[in-house]
This record gives sequence, structure tokens and C-alpha cells, in this order.
Amino acid sequence: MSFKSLIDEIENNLHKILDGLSISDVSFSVEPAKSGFGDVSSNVSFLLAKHLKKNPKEIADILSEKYKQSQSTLVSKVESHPSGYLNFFANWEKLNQLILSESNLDEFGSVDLGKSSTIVVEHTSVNPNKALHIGHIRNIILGDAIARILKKSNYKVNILNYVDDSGLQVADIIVGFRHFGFALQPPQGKKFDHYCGDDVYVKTTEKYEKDPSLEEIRKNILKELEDGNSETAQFADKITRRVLENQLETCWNLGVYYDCLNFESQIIRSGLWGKIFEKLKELTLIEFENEGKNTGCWVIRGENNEEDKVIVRSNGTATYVAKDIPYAAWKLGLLEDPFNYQKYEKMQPGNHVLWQTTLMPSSEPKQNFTGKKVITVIDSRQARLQKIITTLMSKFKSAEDAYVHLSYESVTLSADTAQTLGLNTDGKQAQMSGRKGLYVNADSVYDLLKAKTIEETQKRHPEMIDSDIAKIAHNVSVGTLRYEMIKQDLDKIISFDLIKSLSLEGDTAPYIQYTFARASRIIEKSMRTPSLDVDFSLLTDKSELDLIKTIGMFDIHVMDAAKNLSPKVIARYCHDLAVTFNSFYEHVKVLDLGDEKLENSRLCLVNSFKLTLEKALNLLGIIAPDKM
RNA sequence: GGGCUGGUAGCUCAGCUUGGAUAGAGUGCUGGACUUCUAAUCCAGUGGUCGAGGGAUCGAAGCCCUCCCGGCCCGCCA
Repeated sequence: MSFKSLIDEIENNLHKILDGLSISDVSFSVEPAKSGFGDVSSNVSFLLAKHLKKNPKEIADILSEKYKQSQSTLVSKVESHPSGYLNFFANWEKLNQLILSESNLDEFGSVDLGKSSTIVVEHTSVNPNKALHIGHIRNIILGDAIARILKKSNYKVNILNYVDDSGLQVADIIVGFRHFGFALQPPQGKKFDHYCGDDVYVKTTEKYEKDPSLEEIRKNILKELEDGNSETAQFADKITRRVLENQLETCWNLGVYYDCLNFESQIIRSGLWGKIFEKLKELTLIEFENEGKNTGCWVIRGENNEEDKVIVRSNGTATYVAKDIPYAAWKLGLLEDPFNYQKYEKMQPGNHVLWQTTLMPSSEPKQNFTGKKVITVIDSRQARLQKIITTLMSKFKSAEDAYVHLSYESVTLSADTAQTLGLNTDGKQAQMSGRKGLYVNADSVYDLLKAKTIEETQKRHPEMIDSDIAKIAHNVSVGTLRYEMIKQDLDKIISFDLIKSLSLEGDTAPYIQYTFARASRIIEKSMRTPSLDVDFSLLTDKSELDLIKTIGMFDIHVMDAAKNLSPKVIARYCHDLAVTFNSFYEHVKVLDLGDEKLENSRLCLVNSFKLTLEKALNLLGIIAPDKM
């Protein structure tokens, strides 16, 4: 509970005081104070000012007097500020001990929002016809961080990746291989997914543009893909699985793992659509159109002024949105599961087992990857379609918010980076496009970052062996990439700039990681094991108390991040922790003080900082290096 | 035209959900700090009509309304 214990204590006492004055129904705030205004502040007097028609300062005076009589163990002083705020000062001797000892526990920062319930997080879900680009990375990193935060909040999280292996985009590269003579082997040194995206896909779509009559070939291929037994479908399956494997390698390299892979082709062949179609009709969520422009179609009526949405075409086939309905229902466990499960051919790093669905018999036991709640991470361009799914799911399931579309703005290319790729945009940012070859592959960004961080690390540690340098550079590169994707608000566009993304200073992961390395170094040099058996009352310097306070704030931020599905809250917290530690580092020394008791107390604090920052960074999938 | 969304310092962004105390960071620019636990660091200075206008409020960057500017989405494509 940490710092929250203090807040809770104050809140309880204030409630008792208000009860004593027979005032209820006032939802005042009790929050960490701005610096210079004590440790915790409450706005209660402002709110009472309305009821009592007195000015806030007078009320604050009365309340602070009353508060002095209430039982409090963690508050040392109450002050009524001339502004009307009620400011509380902590009893640091007690709070120091409380926070620092709790921070040594593994579950420090954990909150019980989920109550052990199951939740599905679906992210990534990239067409298996190309390599992952920097835009996909935002989705992947966001989804991964959300999953980590939810785990910390006592949810049982199932992480899914939906592989759309039967769409038009796949058909396009199959056309390339089958009709335009692209070799099955990529040129030397090129990953297969890069080859499919950069060469086969881009050049094949170029050909359509020049000769629209080729569209006929594409249509035929798409038709053949739908029949799972066709030779084309089997060929496509081989290709998409090769691409998928490469895509997964990119994800794994970034420390992203999944629990299960779902394949669109299997969902189509499973017959789930038929079942959900019947259910939709039964519940009259869709209607058959007898007249107008959608004659012969099944549609969902548009709400308000929105147009009706066609779900089943007049030729009886399901549209794009429609295909998402059975999957959404499956994720919520609303349908009988038609799938068997088998392990993916490759083991994920760290021995995380990856399952995949299959329609073939399997010797493995049946698995369950559904959840009471479902979070689908897709960018905001799909908001309209996702709203349809969300509405439908809320009608299927009693819980209103069982299905959540976690929307985020897309990643665009900065004008400079677009220029580098050969597109002049007149100083404007540009939307990425796989079809036009206008994107930056994730692997390339990682490679550039790694080359730069290797160079930096070598400069600092000429004595270090190459494999150690590579390890540090890897952690810093992944950290940098992840942090850049997470620190920004979800509904703000990230304008990706190749040059600026290589910055390792300021509000970046390396800044935070470096701070961690500094702390590690102190402990390493002390030649001691930090212990909790120290005198906490020796920690009285402002920079020490600030650090303890910030450490104690961990769970508050985890709760905030989990409730609002907002990983940036954790990113800001990590940065905050690092800034506070750096201030501590500049203000007070830890070693060679000639006072062993004080040294031990400070070592204990440094260690608490380390443990907390490591846990917080872990929620973002960023590794805290002991040396860099 | 309708829907969603952004507009805060030269640039990139926090803060807005839950209205209150001097609107915060980073970056840039200027200057300073390594014989010291790692300078991927720290300190100081510089820089703001919180898009505009109106409203309710003792009090608005935040709430309500109108407007302006940018982005995205609106197919029996996927």
C-alpha cells in the first residue's frame, strides 16, 4: 500500500470529521501534494465552501483543528494554507520504514483490480505478407505493455495475435509468386518477410496500377484461397507461415511474446460465422433489406445519422466487418470452441510456450484462451468498424464493457524521413503505405539503433568484451524503441523521424536505464548486500524523502495505468523515478561517508530505488541494465 | 455533409477523466559543473494571449455552447 496508506489514513479521518459535522456526499480529493505544499493535499474546504457559504480558508482552519484531534500514525502536521487547501505533512520516520520495506517485496506495486479474472489482449495482428514496420511496432509495444500492466493488476491475461492469412494482401504476393515470376528465395542476406513486403508486394501492386486487367488474376487467386483444399491455398499457407515466422522473430527480439495464434483462414473454415449469423438473426440485430440500395443484403442499422452497414452481401458472402464478429465472440467465450490446439513449431525465448489453433486432430489437450473481458488493440482508423463490434458484443453479453477497442493514433513519417524515402511532402508528415513501399521497417530501425548504441558503449567502456557490449546495446535499443512508442498519449500521432529516433538523451529510455546503472554501481562498489535492518530515521534530506515518496507512489500509478489502459502513465513514472534519483545522486553521497549507519541506510534506499525502477521498467518491457 | 480526433514555450509533448495554490518536462539556444558513487548526468538562464469567442462558477488550460485550423474515417474493398 505504501504512500497510499498515508492517503487512505487522511481520507478516512476526513470522512470521520465530516460525519461528525453530519455532512455527507462530498467527494473531495486527497492527492499527493505539489512540491512545496507538504506531502498530501485535500481540496475538501473548497467543496464545503459551497455548502456552508463560508470562505475556504475559514473551513480549512476549522478542519485542521479538528484533524489534530483525530488518530493518526502517519501524519505529523496539518496546515491550512491561505489558498484554502488543507496540507498534510507525513511522519517520515514511519513512512520511510513502511515504504522501503514493502519495496523489497516481489509484489511491490501490484494492485488487485482484476481479482484474478481472465482478460484477453489481442495485438499485433499484421497481414502475413510483409515485414513489420514502425507503425505496427506502436501496436505491438502498446499491446505488450498493457498485457504486462494488467498482469501486475491481478488479471489472468491471454495474449492473442490474429493472423489474417486469407485476405487480399496475401493474394497479392501469391499473384507475384505465381504469375510475375518472383523467386521463392529472397536475395542473399534479406529476410523473407522483407523480401515479400519490399519487393514482391510493392512491385506486384505497381503492376496492377499500370495494367488494371490484371485484377482478374487477383480475383481468381482470392477465390482459390477461400477453398482450403486448393493447391493455391496450400501454397499460400506455406508462404504466409514463413512470413509469420519472420514477423514473430522481430517481436521476440523486442521482448514481446504471445499465448496463442489465431488464423483467419481457420475461423472461416470452422463454421463459426454460420453460428453467429443465426444468432444475429435470432436477436434481430441484423435485418434483411428488401428495398433501396442494399436490396438483398443483411445489414446492421446505423445509429443516429449513420448509414446502415452491410454484413452479408446480396451474393451471400460475409463482408470484412462480419468476419470480425465470430472472432470477437470467440474471444469472449460466447461460442463453443471449434478448435484444437498445438504448439507452435518454435519455442519463444524464455520458454514461453506459444500455442496455435488448428482444425486438424491434435494430441495436445484442449486449451482456453478466452476471457471475461477482451481488449483489442487496433489503430483509430478502424474505430468505426470496431464500434459496430463493440455494440454487438455488449448486446451478446450482459457486461456492458466486456469488449474494448483500445484505439490509438497511427505513426506517420516525418517530412525529412519521407524525403529520405524519396517522397517530397512539402514539409508535411506522410501516412505510411505498405502498398507504395512508403514505410520504415522495424528491423532496420533496430539495426540502426543498435549500431549507434554499440558505438556509444564502446566509447565508454573500451575494455569491455564484444558480447557484453552487444547485450547492453540490445537492451538500450529495444528500450529506446519501446519507450518512444509508449511515452506519448494514445490519441496523439507519432511522427516518426529516423534521425531523431536515434537520440539517447533527455526523456528517453537510455536516460532512465543509465540512472539504474548508476544505482547498481553504487551497490556494487559498496561491496555490501543492502539490508532492511537499518535506521530509517537517518534519511531526512529532502532529496532522500522525495525519492522515498516517489518509490512509494508505484502502486498508485499501476492502478491508474491499468484502469485507464494507459501505459504512458508508467513511462512517466519511470522518468519521474529517474529524475528524482539523479537529484538524490547529486545532492548526497552514499559511499565513503565515514558513517557506516548512514551509509547502510542510504544503500537500503538505493536498493529500493533499483528494485522499484526495475519492476516499473519491466511493465514496459524495458530491461534495466547494471552497466552501460 | 456526417462521425472520431488533435490544437499548451521556437520544436516534440505532460497536465484535462475528478475545476482551485507559482501552467510543467524534454529539446533548442546562452552560461556553468568531471583529481569525486559512471557527464547517456546535473545546475542556472531563455522561452507561454493554454486555437478564438461566449457562458455557468467565488474560481477555467480543464466544464457547457459556437466558431476557426489540422489529421483520420465514412464501399455489397480488405
